[in-house]
Amino acid sequence: MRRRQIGEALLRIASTRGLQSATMREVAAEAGVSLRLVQYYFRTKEELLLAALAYLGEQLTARVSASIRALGPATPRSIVEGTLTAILPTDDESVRLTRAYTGFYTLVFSEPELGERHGATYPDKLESLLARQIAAAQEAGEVAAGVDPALTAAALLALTNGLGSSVLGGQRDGAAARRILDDQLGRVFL
Amino acid sequence: MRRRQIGEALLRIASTRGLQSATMREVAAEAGVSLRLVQYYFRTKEELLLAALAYLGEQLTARVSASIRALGPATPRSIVEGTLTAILPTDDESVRLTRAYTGFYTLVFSEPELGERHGATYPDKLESLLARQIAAAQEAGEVAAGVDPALTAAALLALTNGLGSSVLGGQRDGAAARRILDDQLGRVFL
DNA sequence: GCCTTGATGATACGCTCGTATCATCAAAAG
DNA sequence: CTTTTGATGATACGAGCGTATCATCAAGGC
Repeated sequence: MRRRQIGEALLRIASTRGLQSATMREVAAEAGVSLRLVQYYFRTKEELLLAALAYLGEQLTARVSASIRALGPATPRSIVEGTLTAILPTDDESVRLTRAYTGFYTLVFSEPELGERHGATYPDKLESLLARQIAAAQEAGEVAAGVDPALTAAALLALTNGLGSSVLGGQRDGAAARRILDDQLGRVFL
Repeated sequence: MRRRQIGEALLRIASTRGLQSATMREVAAEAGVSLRLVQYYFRTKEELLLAALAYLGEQLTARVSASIRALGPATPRSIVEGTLTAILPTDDESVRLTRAYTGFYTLVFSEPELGERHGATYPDKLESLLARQIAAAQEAGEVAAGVDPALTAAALLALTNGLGSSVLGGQRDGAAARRILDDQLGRVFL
Protein backbone atom coordinates (compact mmCIF):
# COMPACT_ATOMS: atom_id res chain seq x y z
CA MET A 1 0.00 0.00 0.00
CA ARG A 2 0.86 3.65 -0.40
CA ARG A 3 1.00 4.29 3.35
CA ARG A 4 3.50 1.52 3.84
CA GLN A 5 5.61 2.66 0.90
CA ILE A 6 5.85 6.14 2.39
CA GLY A 7 6.45 4.91 5.90
CA GLU A 8 9.27 2.68 4.73
CA ALA A 9 10.80 5.64 2.91
CA LEU A 10 10.87 7.55 6.19
CA LEU A 11 12.56 4.63 7.92
CA ARG A 12 15.13 4.46 5.14
CA ILE A 13 15.96 8.12 5.64
CA ALA A 14 16.03 7.74 9.41
CA SER A 15 18.57 4.93 9.18
CA THR A 16 20.85 6.74 6.76
CA ARG A 17 20.67 10.49 7.04
CA GLY A 18 18.99 10.54 10.45
CA LEU A 19 15.46 11.17 11.55
CA GLN A 20 15.88 14.93 11.65
CA SER A 21 16.49 14.85 7.89
CA ALA A 22 13.20 13.09 7.38
CA THR A 23 11.23 16.14 6.29
CA MET A 24 7.98 15.77 4.44
CA ARG A 25 9.65 16.73 1.18
CA GLU A 26 12.57 14.33 1.68
CA VAL A 27 10.25 11.48 2.48
CA ALA A 28 8.23 12.22 -0.62
CA ALA A 29 11.35 12.22 -2.78
CA GLU A 30 12.65 9.02 -1.18
CA ALA A 31 9.31 7.31 -1.76
CA GLY A 32 9.18 8.62 -5.32
CA VAL A 33 5.90 10.44 -4.82
CA SER A 34 4.81 14.05 -4.59
CA LEU A 35 4.68 16.02 -1.38
CA ARG A 36 0.94 16.27 -1.78
CA LEU A 37 0.62 12.51 -1.70
CA VAL A 38 2.46 12.24 1.58
CA GLN A 39 0.07 14.78 3.01
CA TYR A 40 -2.84 12.93 1.53
CA TYR A 41 -2.06 9.67 3.29
CA PHE A 42 -0.81 11.29 6.48
CA ARG A 43 -2.66 14.43 7.45
CA THR A 44 0.14 15.51 9.76
CA LYS A 45 3.78 14.67 10.21
CA GLU A 46 3.16 13.14 13.59
CA GLU A 47 0.79 10.68 11.99
CA LEU A 48 3.51 9.68 9.57
CA LEU A 49 6.07 9.30 12.34
CA LEU A 50 3.70 7.14 14.37
CA ALA A 51 2.96 4.89 11.39
CA ALA A 52 6.66 4.52 10.59
CA LEU A 53 7.36 3.71 14.23
CA ALA A 54 4.76 0.97 14.08
CA TYR A 55 6.39 -0.49 10.97
CA LEU A 56 9.75 -0.35 12.71
CA GLY A 57 8.31 -2.22 15.67
CA GLU A 58 7.04 -4.95 13.33
CA GLN A 59 10.43 -5.34 11.71
CA LEU A 60 12.15 -5.38 15.08
CA THR A 61 9.99 -8.12 16.56
CA ALA A 62 10.24 -10.11 13.33
CA ARG A 63 14.02 -9.93 13.54
CA VAL A 64 14.04 -10.94 17.18
CA SER A 65 11.93 -14.01 16.60
CA ALA A 66 13.92 -14.96 13.52
CA SER A 67 17.12 -14.68 15.54
CA ILE A 68 15.71 -16.86 18.31
CA ARG A 69 14.57 -19.42 15.79
CA ALA A 70 17.99 -19.44 14.13
CA LEU A 71 19.60 -20.57 17.37
CA GLY A 72 17.87 -23.95 17.24
CA PRO A 73 15.52 -25.37 19.86
CA ALA A 74 14.06 -22.74 22.15
CA THR A 75 15.88 -22.99 25.45
CA PRO A 76 15.94 -20.13 27.97
CA ARG A 77 19.52 -19.41 27.00
CA SER A 78 18.84 -19.40 23.26
CA ILE A 79 15.93 -17.04 23.78
CA VAL A 80 18.01 -14.62 25.80
CA GLU A 81 20.96 -14.84 23.46
CA GLY A 82 18.82 -14.60 20.34
CA THR A 83 16.95 -11.58 21.64
CA LEU A 84 20.05 -9.66 22.62
CA THR A 85 22.09 -10.45 19.53
CA ALA A 86 19.14 -9.51 17.33
CA ILE A 87 19.17 -6.05 18.88
CA LEU A 88 22.91 -5.59 18.61
CA PRO A 89 23.89 -3.76 15.39
CA THR A 90 26.13 -6.39 13.84
CA ASP A 91 24.92 -6.68 10.23
CA ASP A 92 23.37 -4.25 7.77
CA GLU A 93 19.80 -4.93 8.79
CA SER A 94 20.40 -4.53 12.52
CA VAL A 95 22.43 -1.37 11.94
CA ARG A 96 19.51 0.02 9.96
CA LEU A 97 17.01 -0.94 12.64
CA THR A 98 19.12 0.32 15.50
CA ARG A 99 19.82 3.61 13.78
CA ALA A 100 16.14 4.19 13.11
CA TYR A 101 15.15 3.09 16.59
CA THR A 102 17.60 5.36 18.40
CA GLY A 103 16.41 8.16 16.17
CA PHE A 104 12.89 7.72 17.46
CA TYR A 105 14.13 7.16 20.99
CA THR A 106 15.92 10.50 21.07
CA LEU A 107 13.04 12.20 19.31
CA VAL A 108 10.78 11.28 22.20
CA PHE A 109 13.11 13.19 24.50
CA SER A 110 12.11 16.43 22.81
CA GLU A 111 8.54 15.54 21.83
CA PRO A 112 7.16 13.51 24.74
CA GLU A 113 3.64 13.58 23.27
CA LEU A 114 4.81 11.25 20.52
CA GLY A 115 5.87 8.65 23.04
CA GLU A 116 2.62 8.88 24.93
CA ARG A 117 0.62 8.49 21.74
CA HIS A 118 2.50 5.28 21.03
CA GLY A 119 2.73 3.55 24.41
CA ALA A 120 6.44 2.90 24.16
CA THR A 121 6.58 0.01 26.57
CA TYR A 122 8.76 -1.90 24.15
CA PRO A 123 11.89 -2.06 26.34
CA ASP A 124 9.89 -3.02 29.41
CA LYS A 125 8.32 -5.95 27.61
CA LEU A 126 11.70 -7.15 26.44
CA GLU A 127 13.11 -6.81 29.92
CA SER A 128 10.43 -8.85 31.63
CA LEU A 129 10.67 -11.47 28.91
CA LEU A 130 14.39 -11.78 29.57
CA ALA A 131 13.85 -11.90 33.32
CA ARG A 132 11.40 -14.77 32.95
CA GLN A 133 13.82 -16.74 30.80
CA ILE A 134 16.67 -16.19 33.23
CA ALA A 135 14.48 -17.30 36.11
CA ALA A 136 13.53 -20.42 34.16
CA ALA A 137 17.17 -21.15 33.42
CA GLN A 138 17.94 -20.68 37.08
CA GLU A 139 15.35 -23.28 38.06
CA ALA A 140 16.90 -25.62 35.53
CA GLY A 141 20.27 -25.09 37.18
CA GLU A 142 21.79 -23.31 34.19
CA VAL A 143 22.23 -20.06 36.08
CA ALA A 144 23.93 -19.64 39.45
CA ALA A 145 21.62 -19.40 42.45
CA GLY A 146 22.94 -16.02 43.57
CA VAL A 147 21.79 -14.28 40.39
CA ASP A 148 18.78 -11.96 40.60
CA PRO A 149 16.83 -12.53 37.36
CA ALA A 150 15.25 -9.07 37.25
CA LEU A 151 18.48 -7.21 37.96
CA THR A 152 20.40 -9.36 35.51
CA ALA A 153 17.83 -9.02 32.74
CA ALA A 154 17.92 -5.25 33.13
CA ALA A 155 21.70 -5.27 33.10
CA LEU A 156 21.93 -7.41 29.97
CA LEU A 157 19.46 -5.26 28.09
CA ALA A 158 21.13 -2.03 29.16
CA LEU A 159 24.50 -3.50 28.24
CA THR A 160 23.23 -4.40 24.79
CA ASN A 161 21.78 -0.95 24.27
CA GLY A 162 24.99 0.67 25.42
CA LEU A 163 27.02 -1.54 23.13
CA GLY A 164 24.71 -0.64 20.28
CA SER A 165 25.29 3.06 20.88
CA SER A 166 29.04 2.55 20.86
CA VAL A 167 28.84 0.68 17.56
CA LEU A 168 26.67 3.38 16.01
CA GLY A 169 29.08 5.98 17.34
CA GLY A 170 31.94 4.25 15.61
CA GLN A 171 33.76 3.41 18.83
CA ARG A 172 33.93 -0.29 17.93
CA ASP A 173 32.52 -2.61 15.30
CA GLY A 174 29.71 -5.11 15.64
CA ALA A 175 32.02 -8.08 16.08
CA ALA A 176 33.78 -6.49 19.04
CA ALA A 177 30.45 -5.65 20.61
CA ARG A 178 29.37 -9.22 20.06
CA ARG A 179 32.45 -10.50 21.91
CA ILE A 180 31.72 -8.28 24.89
CA LEU A 181 28.13 -9.43 25.03
CA ASP A 182 29.08 -13.09 24.68
CA ASP A 183 31.59 -12.72 27.48
CA GLN A 184 28.89 -11.38 29.79
CA LEU A 185 26.39 -14.02 28.70
CA GLY A 186 28.98 -16.65 29.53
CA ARG A 187 29.19 -15.24 33.04
CA VAL A 188 25.45 -15.42 33.57
CA PHE A 189 24.83 -18.86 32.11
CA LEU A 190 26.97 -21.63 33.51
CA MET B 1 33.31 35.89 30.71
CA ARG B 2 30.63 36.48 28.14
CA ARG B 3 31.53 33.41 26.09
CA ARG B 4 31.18 31.16 29.12
CA GLN B 5 27.90 32.75 30.13
CA ILE B 6 26.47 32.06 26.69
CA GLY B 7 27.92 28.57 26.48
CA GLU B 8 26.44 27.66 29.85
CA ALA B 9 23.09 28.96 28.68
CA LEU B 10 23.23 26.56 25.75
CA LEU B 11 24.05 23.68 28.10
CA ARG B 12 21.12 24.65 30.30
CA ILE B 13 18.78 24.51 27.33
CA ALA B 14 20.30 21.25 26.11
CA SER B 15 19.67 19.62 29.48
CA THR B 16 16.09 20.81 29.79
CA ARG B 17 14.41 21.37 26.45
CA GLY B 18 16.95 19.39 24.42
CA LEU B 19 19.78 20.41 22.16
CA GLN B 20 17.57 20.81 19.10
CA SER B 21 15.75 23.62 20.95
CA ALA B 22 19.02 25.41 21.44
CA THR B 23 18.58 27.90 18.64
CA MET B 24 20.62 31.07 18.56
CA ARG B 25 17.63 33.11 19.71
CA GLU B 26 16.78 30.74 22.55
CA VAL B 27 20.35 30.73 23.77
CA ALA B 28 20.41 34.50 23.70
CA ALA B 29 17.20 34.69 25.73
CA GLU B 30 18.42 32.07 28.20
CA ALA B 31 21.69 33.94 28.68
CA GLY B 32 19.81 37.23 29.00
CA VAL B 33 21.60 38.88 26.10
CA SER B 34 20.66 39.92 22.61
CA LEU B 35 20.93 37.71 19.58
CA ARG B 36 23.54 40.04 18.20
CA LEU B 37 25.77 39.41 21.19
CA VAL B 38 25.67 35.66 20.72
CA GLN B 39 26.74 36.20 17.13
CA TYR B 40 29.41 38.61 18.26
CA TYR B 41 31.13 36.10 20.51
CA PHE B 42 30.49 33.09 18.28
CA ARG B 43 30.66 33.81 14.60
CA THR B 44 28.80 30.63 13.75
CA LYS B 45 26.57 28.21 15.58
CA GLU B 46 29.05 25.41 15.24
CA GLU B 47 31.59 27.52 17.11
CA LEU B 48 29.09 27.93 19.92
CA LEU B 49 28.32 24.22 20.02
CA LEU B 50 32.00 23.35 20.14
CA ALA B 51 32.64 25.77 22.99
CA ALA B 52 29.68 24.46 24.95
CA LEU B 53 30.87 20.92 24.38
CA ALA B 54 34.23 21.85 25.82
CA TYR B 55 32.57 23.33 28.91
CA LEU B 56 30.51 20.18 29.28
CA GLY B 57 33.67 18.08 29.11
CA GLU B 58 35.19 20.16 31.91
CA GLN B 59 32.15 19.69 34.12
CA LEU B 60 32.05 15.99 33.36
CA THR B 61 35.67 15.32 34.30
CA ALA B 62 35.30 17.50 37.38
CA ARG B 63 32.34 15.46 38.50
CA VAL B 64 34.11 12.19 37.88
CA SER B 65 37.14 13.15 39.95
CA ALA B 66 34.94 14.53 42.71
CA SER B 67 33.00 11.27 42.79
CA ILE B 68 36.20 9.24 43.00
CA ARG B 69 37.50 11.45 45.78
CA ALA B 70 34.22 11.10 47.68
CA LEU B 71 34.67 7.34 47.90
CA GLY B 72 37.70 7.66 50.17
CA PRO B 73 41.21 6.38 49.47
CA ALA B 74 41.84 5.70 45.81
CA THR B 75 41.72 1.95 45.32
CA PRO B 76 41.10 0.37 41.92
CA ARG B 77 37.59 -0.48 42.96
CA SER B 78 36.78 3.00 44.26
CA ILE B 79 38.07 4.49 41.02
CA VAL B 80 35.93 2.20 38.90
CA GLU B 81 32.89 2.64 41.09
CA GLY B 82 33.35 6.39 41.40
CA THR B 83 33.75 6.83 37.66
CA LEU B 84 30.69 4.81 36.75
CA THR B 85 28.40 6.23 39.40
CA ALA B 86 29.45 9.74 38.44
CA ILE B 87 28.22 9.07 34.92
CA LEU B 88 24.97 7.50 35.98
CA PRO B 89 22.13 10.04 36.11
CA THR B 90 21.14 9.71 39.75
CA ASP B 91 20.95 13.29 41.03
CA ASP B 92 20.06 16.61 39.46
CA GLU B 93 23.56 17.43 38.33
CA SER B 94 24.23 14.08 36.68
CA VAL B 95 20.84 14.14 34.99
CA ARG B 96 21.71 17.55 33.58
CA LEU B 97 25.12 16.41 32.41
CA THR B 98 23.85 13.16 30.92
CA ARG B 99 21.01 14.90 29.12
CA ALA B 100 23.36 17.43 27.59
CA TYR B 101 25.94 14.81 26.75
CA THR B 102 23.53 12.48 24.98
CA GLY B 103 22.23 15.51 23.12
CA PHE B 104 25.67 16.12 21.70
CA TYR B 105 26.25 12.43 21.16
CA THR B 106 23.19 12.08 18.99
CA LEU B 107 23.92 15.36 17.23
CA VAL B 108 27.19 13.91 15.99
CA PHE B 109 25.22 11.16 14.28
CA SER B 110 23.74 13.72 11.92
CA GLU B 111 26.63 16.20 11.76
CA PRO B 112 29.77 14.08 11.78
CA GLU B 113 31.97 17.12 11.06
CA LEU B 114 31.25 18.36 14.58
CA GLY B 115 32.67 15.22 16.10
CA GLU B 116 35.78 15.35 13.95
CA ARG B 117 36.38 18.97 14.88
CA HIS B 118 36.30 17.96 18.53
CA GLY B 119 38.19 14.66 18.67
CA ALA B 120 35.53 12.90 20.72
CA THR B 121 37.75 10.20 22.17
CA TYR B 122 36.17 10.76 25.54
CA PRO B 123 34.55 7.31 25.92
CA ASP B 124 37.71 5.53 24.76
CA LYS B 125 39.80 7.27 27.39
CA LEU B 126 37.34 6.31 30.09
CA GLU B 127 37.30 2.74 28.90
CA SER B 128 41.06 2.25 28.95
CA LEU B 129 41.22 3.90 32.37
CA LEU B 130 38.68 1.42 33.68
CA ALA B 131 40.49 -1.47 32.05
CA ARG B 132 43.75 -0.49 33.76
CA GLN B 133 42.07 -0.29 37.15
CA ILE B 134 40.41 -3.67 36.71
CA ALA B 135 43.73 -5.20 35.71
CA ALA B 136 45.36 -3.68 38.80
CA ALA B 137 42.59 -5.04 41.01
CA GLN B 138 43.04 -8.40 39.40
CA GLU B 139 46.75 -8.44 40.25
CA ALA B 140 45.83 -7.57 43.82
CA GLY B 141 43.49 -10.53 43.89
CA GLU B 142 40.32 -8.42 44.14
CA VAL B 143 39.02 -9.62 40.80
CA ALA B 144 38.69 -13.24 39.69
CA ALA B 145 41.44 -14.53 37.43
CA GLY B 146 39.10 -15.50 34.61
CA VAL B 147 38.00 -11.90 34.02
CA ASP B 148 39.27 -10.11 30.92
CA PRO B 149 39.94 -6.52 32.01
CA ALA B 150 39.38 -4.97 28.59
CA LEU B 151 36.14 -6.82 27.88
CA THR B 152 34.86 -6.16 31.38
CA ALA B 153 35.71 -2.46 31.29
CA ALA B 154 33.88 -2.10 28.00
CA ALA B 155 30.92 -3.99 29.37
CA LEU B 156 30.69 -1.90 32.54
CA LEU B 157 30.88 1.35 30.60
CA ALA B 158 28.31 0.23 28.05
CA LEU B 159 26.10 -0.99 30.87
CA THR B 160 26.32 2.38 32.57
CA ASN B 161 25.51 4.22 29.37
CA GLY B 162 22.59 1.93 28.68
CA LEU B 163 21.28 2.41 32.19
CA GLY B 164 21.64 6.14 31.77
CA SER B 165 19.52 6.05 28.63
CA SER B 166 16.84 4.08 30.40
CA VAL B 167 16.76 6.59 33.25
CA LEU B 168 16.53 9.50 30.84
CA GLY B 169 13.81 7.68 28.97
CA GLY B 170 11.82 7.34 32.16
CA GLN B 171 11.96 3.57 32.19
CA ARG B 172 13.37 3.50 35.72
CA ASP B 173 14.71 6.00 38.25
CA GLY B 174 18.29 6.67 39.21
CA ALA B 175 18.15 4.54 42.35
CA ALA B 176 17.01 1.47 40.42
CA ALA B 177 19.78 2.00 37.90
CA ARG B 178 22.23 2.31 40.74
CA ARG B 179 21.12 -1.03 42.16
CA ILE B 180 21.64 -2.75 38.82
CA LEU B 181 25.10 -1.25 38.46
CA ASP B 182 26.07 -2.16 42.01
CA ASP B 183 24.91 -5.71 41.45
CA GLN B 184 27.17 -6.03 38.42
CA LEU B 185 30.09 -4.36 40.20
CA GLY B 186 29.67 -6.87 43.00
CA ARG B 187 30.05 -9.67 40.46
CA VAL B 188 33.26 -8.24 39.05
CA PHE B 189 34.95 -7.35 42.32
CA LEU B 190 35.17 -10.18 44.85
C1' DG C 1 -24.63 10.05 -19.00
C1' DC C 2 -23.93 12.63 -15.07
C1' DC C 3 -21.95 13.10 -10.74
C1' DT C 4 -19.80 11.95 -6.67
C1' DT C 5 -15.48 10.63 -4.70
C1' DG C 6 -10.73 9.20 -4.11
C1' DA C 7 -6.11 10.25 -6.00
C1' DT C 8 -2.68 13.38 -7.69
C1' DG C 9 -0.30 17.82 -9.04
C1' DA C 10 1.27 22.77 -8.53
C1' DT C 11 1.78 26.32 -5.68
C1' DA C 12 1.35 29.43 -1.75
C1' DC C 13 1.37 30.88 3.29
C1' DG C 14 3.26 31.73 7.63
C1' DC C 15 6.87 30.63 10.60
C1' DT C 16 11.52 29.86 12.36
C1' DC C 17 16.09 29.21 11.49
C1' DG C 18 21.19 30.84 10.89
C1' DT C 19 23.35 34.65 9.24
C1' DA C 20 24.28 39.39 7.61
C1' DT C 21 23.94 44.46 7.64
C1' DC C 22 23.69 48.98 9.44
C1' DA C 23 23.76 52.02 13.23
C1' DT C 24 25.02 53.56 17.93
C1' DC C 25 27.84 54.41 21.85
C1' DA C 26 31.25 54.24 25.59
C1' DA C 27 35.91 54.16 26.59
C1' DA C 28 40.69 54.14 25.55
C1' DA C 29 44.51 56.15 22.66
C1' DG C 30 46.75 59.84 20.39
C1' DC D 1 39.47 67.01 21.49
C1' DT D 2 39.39 63.78 18.16
C1' DT D 3 39.76 59.23 16.59
C1' DT D 4 39.70 54.49 16.88
C1' DT D 5 37.92 50.27 18.49
C1' DG D 6 35.28 46.88 20.95
C1' DA D 7 30.49 46.10 22.46
C1' DT D 8 25.62 46.29 21.74
C1' DG D 9 21.02 47.02 19.45
C1' DA D 10 17.42 46.71 15.69
C1' DT D 11 16.24 44.74 11.72
C1' DA D 12 16.51 42.27 7.30
C1' DC D 13 17.40 38.27 4.14
C1' DG D 14 17.10 33.90 2.11
C1' DA D 15 16.21 29.16 2.90
C1' DG D 16 13.66 25.28 4.64
C1' DC D 17 9.98 23.70 7.27
C1' DG D 18 4.88 21.84 8.03
C1' DT D 19 0.64 22.84 6.34
C1' DA D 20 -3.14 24.58 3.40
C1' DT D 21 -5.50 25.68 -0.95
C1' DC D 22 -7.03 25.15 -5.53
C1' DA D 23 -7.30 22.53 -9.65
C1' DT D 24 -7.45 18.24 -12.34
C1' DC D 25 -8.73 13.62 -13.55
C1' DA D 26 -10.02 8.76 -13.63
C1' DA D 27 -13.34 5.44 -12.09
C1' DG D 28 -17.61 3.73 -10.17
C1' DG D 29 -22.74 4.32 -8.64
C1' DC D 30 -27.21 5.82 -9.86
